Amino acid sequence: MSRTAAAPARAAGKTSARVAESADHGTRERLLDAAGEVFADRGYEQATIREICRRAGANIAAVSYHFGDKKTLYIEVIAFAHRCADEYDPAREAANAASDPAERLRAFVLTFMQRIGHKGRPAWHARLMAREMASPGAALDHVVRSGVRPKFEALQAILRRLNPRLGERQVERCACSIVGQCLIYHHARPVLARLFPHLRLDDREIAQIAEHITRFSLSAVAQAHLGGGDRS
Amino acid sequence: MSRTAAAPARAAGKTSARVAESADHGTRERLLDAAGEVFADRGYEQATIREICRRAGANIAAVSYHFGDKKTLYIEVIAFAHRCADEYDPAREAANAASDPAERLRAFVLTFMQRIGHKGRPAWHARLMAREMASPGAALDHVVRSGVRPKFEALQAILRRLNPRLGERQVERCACSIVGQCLIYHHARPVLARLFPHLRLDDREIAQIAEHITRFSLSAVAQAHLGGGDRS
Amino acid sequence: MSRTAAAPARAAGKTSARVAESADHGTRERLLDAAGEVFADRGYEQATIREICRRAGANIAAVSYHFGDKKTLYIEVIAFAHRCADEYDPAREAANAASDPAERLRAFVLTFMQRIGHKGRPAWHARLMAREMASPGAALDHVVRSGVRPKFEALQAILRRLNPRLGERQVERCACSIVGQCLIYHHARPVLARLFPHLRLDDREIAQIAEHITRFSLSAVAQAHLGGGDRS
Amino acid sequence: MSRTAAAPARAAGKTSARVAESADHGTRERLLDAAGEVFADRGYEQATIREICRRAGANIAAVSYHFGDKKTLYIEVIAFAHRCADEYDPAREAANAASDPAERLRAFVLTFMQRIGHKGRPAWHARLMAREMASPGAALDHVVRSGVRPKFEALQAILRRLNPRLGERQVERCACSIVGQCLIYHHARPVLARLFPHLRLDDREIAQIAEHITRFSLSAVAQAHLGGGDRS
DNA sequence: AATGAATGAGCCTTCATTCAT
DNA sequence: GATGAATGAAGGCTCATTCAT
Repeated sequence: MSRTAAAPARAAGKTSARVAESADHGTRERLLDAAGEVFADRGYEQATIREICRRAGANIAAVSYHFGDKKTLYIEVIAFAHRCADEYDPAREAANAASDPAERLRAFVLTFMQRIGHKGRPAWHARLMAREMASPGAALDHVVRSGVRPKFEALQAILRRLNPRLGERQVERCACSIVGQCLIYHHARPVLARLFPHLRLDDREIAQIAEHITRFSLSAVAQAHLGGGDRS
Repeated sequence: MSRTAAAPARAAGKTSARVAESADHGTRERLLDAAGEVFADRGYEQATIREICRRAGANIAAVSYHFGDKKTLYIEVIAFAHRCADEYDPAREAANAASDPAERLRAFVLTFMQRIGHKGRPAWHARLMAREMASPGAALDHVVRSGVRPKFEALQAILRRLNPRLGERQVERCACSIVGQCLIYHHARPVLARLFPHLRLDDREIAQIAEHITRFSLSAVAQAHLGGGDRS
Repeated sequence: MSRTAAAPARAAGKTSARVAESADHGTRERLLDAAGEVFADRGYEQATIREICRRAGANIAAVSYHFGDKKTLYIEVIAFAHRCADEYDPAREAANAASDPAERLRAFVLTFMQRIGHKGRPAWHARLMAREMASPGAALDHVVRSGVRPKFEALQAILRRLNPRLGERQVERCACSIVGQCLIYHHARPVLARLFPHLRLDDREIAQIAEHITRFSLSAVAQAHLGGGDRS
Repeated sequence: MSRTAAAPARAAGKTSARVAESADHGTRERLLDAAGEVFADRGYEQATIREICRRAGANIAAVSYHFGDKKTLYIEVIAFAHRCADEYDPAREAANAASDPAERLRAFVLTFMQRIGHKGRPAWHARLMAREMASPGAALDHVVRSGVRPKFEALQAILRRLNPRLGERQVERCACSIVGQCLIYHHARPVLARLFPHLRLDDREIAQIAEHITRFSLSAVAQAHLGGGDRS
């Protein structure tokens, strides 16, 4: 995990300096991008090196040369996604938006939904992450530690400011409730598409849904005595 | 799909009358049960016929004999799950519980969470359904039509009674919000387990979470002007 | 190692009784024979499953079905060779031959050389064993324990009777000397063939060489004070 | 084979004069040494160019550049080994030792055993040669001609002086007997290590074994009428 | 009604080799 | 004089499926 834009996996020593992955579109970068796409679409086990290389226009042995094996490629794809994703961080958006916690929640939910909803090419990051969250892979620990936890803690901080009387467990459960409302549009998208044929999930609709989730949650969080369980 | 307790796929003619799947535990039924377990655990693509037959104590050719091929087995497993699941229907539970819509919602959420949370043997039905909802498989249409839609409509009916002023889109989105709050505990369980190590998801905690989701949602739904979008 | 004429590697339970490997020439037996040949010729690493299956007239997946993987096939081939080889045991031949230790040594060497020298089809056993002795494989422990050690001990017993004054180390080293004289005709056969173009290693010549080794060794063993080292 | 310290295989022209391989330790020499080590340890087929280059601290394309391909590298390694080995020739040692044929045999055997027994770094020559003798490789003819035959003839000369009455075939077979006694400690070392756990094969023990083989063989050769075969 | 045996496609990986600097 | 990148051919193994009882 320490190698970021690393040298080929097999070459021993004497690694020449490599430019960042955005500069040129060498085989390594095309592989990362193609692999992200395929991993996001098919999942780790179901994705095949052959298709990744085919999409990247590379030979089938290119993955072995540049990353060593499939698992390492996967981990590097996750890391690559994280690096790209940080430019588009819900938590940061929320922090920049305003000091009003309600506005911060609104910004958080909107950004989260936008990242999830996009179907376009360059945005396989969120799909991949959501998939990794659902099925525990080799990189789950890394994803949770550096990807999920910071966002969750930012959300919990917002919730505490929204209603300081909430117990710790309640804060956690409210955070789960909010994230859950967003994630269903990703996890259950095929079902929702059949259930509600009018669903488009274009930019406008995503904004509307984000607004719904925000108001829905604000109303609920405002209520004092939520949970029926312990307040630890 | 029309064959319910059908004759073996290959042996034309000579089919003796077959009893229902609950009576004896012939190979066919053991295969259905084992397949449900494995499909729920590993997913369709990742599940192997070998493991299914091993768990069922059957020969490796048994699937081909009884169901023809893997896909047909999967569809029959889904159908089997639906037949079994109806005895444990959140919507029915809600209808039986009370005429008070808030109590109905409480019953709906609790039953839904209980079916999802159980990791035990006999309850692979819900896990399988949730998996099918997440990744569109061959049987998705069937699942949606006869499994998901009725429950969703029951939930929407409850919501309309809770707040008659909600527009149709708002009802849909509130339903999604409620189901989303529940499903996250299934889809993102590995992540939540790392995020909140105290999470047990045993019967008691599931009841608490269900209560949280119920109150959270009741508060939100009670508010009149939810969505920012169209009310169509 | 416990399965001797075992059921297919994957089939769980309910193993029907299998006839001995000499009765019919099913795929499993043809695989064992072809694998013995190829392993003896090319060595474990260099032998390919593809060639084994091609020689056996079987599909490439047959090895996986019958033995599980390449290593297990190898171990079973070794075991198979041992079972076949016991009918042709130098130690037994020596014991049966006579009570005169010199005659026993003569029988031992002759039988050993005959097993090594044969180039014919059914006799890949000795070649395989010699190869396994040279390059430590997975089955080496098994080979040593049940194949090599008994013969060596029989030989050492003969030597002790030939010259009771030999120390234990001397007995061991004499045994090595005798076996070494035999094995060179196997291990270095390509070199000897170039060095001595007249070498045929047919039955008659093998008998002559065996007689040479016998007399050579009898003369040496008869001398009392052999080794320069410890007599422990 | 004519190129001894040749120019790079690919770069035609522009070849600067190259110093002998003992002067500097350029890439070419480090490759030869590393390749010798690896070939001796793993054998030709099993050795990989990657490991050779890794041990030599060279690029993976270095072998192609300096030698053309793997087989050519192997042949050059064999030739290199011969050049180095001549400094340590059992036959020469024997000739230098004394004029007494028994002493010559003693020197021959001791030197041979010492070269074989050493497991250390600088002595992969003998291990490589023994391996090439066992499994016929591309360079076998060369090895036999310039490496094995001279030693064998020196040994045969010693034997003829030890017992002039020996026929030509007997001389050959005695030579084989002596060499076989030595080689078993190399070819069957893994087995012997299991059979006799006390075996160390350190310098002292090698000397003892050499002495054993010498006395064993002297006793045998002294006997007049050895072989039972033709005396041609 | 059910089974053991066999099949061919496809997977990930490793290898020696070549190309363009 | 030497290198990093890229290639295609196997290799072992797993899989769903079919055949002949």
